[in-house]
Amino acid sequence: MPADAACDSRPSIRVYNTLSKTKEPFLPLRPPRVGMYLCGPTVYAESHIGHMVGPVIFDTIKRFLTYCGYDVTFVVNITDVDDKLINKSVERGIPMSQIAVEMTADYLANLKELGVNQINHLPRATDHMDQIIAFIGSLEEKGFAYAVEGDVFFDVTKDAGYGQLSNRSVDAQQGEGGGAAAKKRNPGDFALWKSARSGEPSWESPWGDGRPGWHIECSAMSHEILGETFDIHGGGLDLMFPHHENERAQSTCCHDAPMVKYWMHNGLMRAGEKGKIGGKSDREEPTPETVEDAASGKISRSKGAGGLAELIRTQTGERIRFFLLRTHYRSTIIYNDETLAEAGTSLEAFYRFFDRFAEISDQSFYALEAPRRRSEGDFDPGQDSLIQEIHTIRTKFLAAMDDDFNTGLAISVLFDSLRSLNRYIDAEKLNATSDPASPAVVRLVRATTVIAELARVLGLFVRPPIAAGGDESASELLDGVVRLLIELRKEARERKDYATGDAIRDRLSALGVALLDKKEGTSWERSS
RNA sequence: GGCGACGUGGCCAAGUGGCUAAGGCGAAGGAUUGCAAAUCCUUUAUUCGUCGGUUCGAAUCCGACCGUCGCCUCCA
Repeated sequence: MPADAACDSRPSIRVYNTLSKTKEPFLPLRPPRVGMYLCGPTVYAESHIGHMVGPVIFDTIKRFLTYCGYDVTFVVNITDVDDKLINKSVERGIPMSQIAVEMTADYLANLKELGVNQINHLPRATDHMDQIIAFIGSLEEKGFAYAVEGDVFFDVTKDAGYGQLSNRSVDAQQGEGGGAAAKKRNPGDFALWKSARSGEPSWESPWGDGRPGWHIECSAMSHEILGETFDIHGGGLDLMFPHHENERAQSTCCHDAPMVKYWMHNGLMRAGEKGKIGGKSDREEPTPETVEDAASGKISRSKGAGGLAELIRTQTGERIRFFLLRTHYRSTIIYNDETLAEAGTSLEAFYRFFDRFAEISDQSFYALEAPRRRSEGDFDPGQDSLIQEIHTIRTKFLAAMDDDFNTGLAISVLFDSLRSLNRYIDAEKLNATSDPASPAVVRLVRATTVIAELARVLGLFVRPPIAAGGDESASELLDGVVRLLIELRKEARERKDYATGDAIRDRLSALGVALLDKKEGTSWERSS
């Protein structure tokens, strides 16, 4: 089988490469295979919403590439040994490994709630000590690294390409003072291996007991799983320097080959003026005052950001995923309660349409059998106007995704489809009494199936929404109670007692329950 | 100080040289409704931080300025 056929021959995808600062045609090294690595968390504290930007966009990128016929291996690392973890361990008086296990569980639970389920490998640094040590040994052997009193440093002057990714010169590196600086040959050199201090977690190595420096775990693990050169490396803009610059230096020098073909960086999340979390910098000493006073800034753990699990409970994971995908991945996303709530309001229109669709067609939107491959989804629109509109929407949607994964534009196209479909339902006067086998309904199902195909590329609307902020048994109880009130109201209205009927509706409305009267009966939804 | 990003209607947000500047939220009017909600239709930026420049033509390219933000490395 020719490789090109397997990936639908899709030369149309373009990717913004941080290294070249341009959009480049996406041409993977070994089609249809694609290797993609995303820098995951250092698991020393609960995740906050800002940590989800990368996972959600790269999860979506994998979905789209898979849809286009590629076979993607998606790796997200877990850094579970680091100074912050050690500090936390001392602070809490429990082993570092326990903190790592707890926080990894938190991270993974959050990913699941946001529908991030495309990851193939989640390698942990502490499970790859052999590879890390071998990697450092190889760099030392080749003359790129040097050992001093149990520490090993990377010599940045030995890497001709150092600084290309983040556009910095070696000379401009200031470096900090402190103990390690005296051992370094150049201020910009960075640690590959750090000698152990008493009481710290450590591993045996040729340079004595110690632990890996930051950066090396990503070089070692990406090499282990994806090879010397792979297609996509992603991460937040804040990781471009020093983390990715140093990873790139280590890997290219060790293997004498490019590490990555496409470097992709997502924008950072910022708390808006009304946001409660934010601050100037991770490095700044966190104080209660800055948590309270900071009007804006990059969302960070040190400023008290966290509690994503709670946010998901009140907002739902899908709402957060939609909120993140609404903005282009390279832009700054401004977070505050209002913008997140607005995203939720927007989603309601989709959910209402899905309800409407189910009543008319006797089918669940979520159960529709939609094409999973772009080539399978291609169709001839023919002469029917609804199908033509949907075909145009599909074309626009795919063009947006082809252009550097423009999910915000793709979502706006989905809104257009909503209008087309609702207009069609109104014009055809379709309702719960319509015959599901009638041509008008069959046409609706066909058009809606295209929307399911596209939405699933974004990882949206893959399963029925869960009511925000409630557990299941409470939701069932509420549903029963509201249905009872709907019945009483119906009886009142049948005897023209509108005062009672309206009182029931208004008081439910005040409680956040909206009633929707239709020809076939009344349904309800949370309006909050 | 060095490097970089951004500034589009009340709010969020696409658009990077050329049809009438997407879409969402909000708001206003209409159709529908017992009244609402939902849905549909219409309206809501002669204008894209400011000032210049290039061009037949710029939100889009160039320069300056104003403003916002990020990075400038672990053991501080």
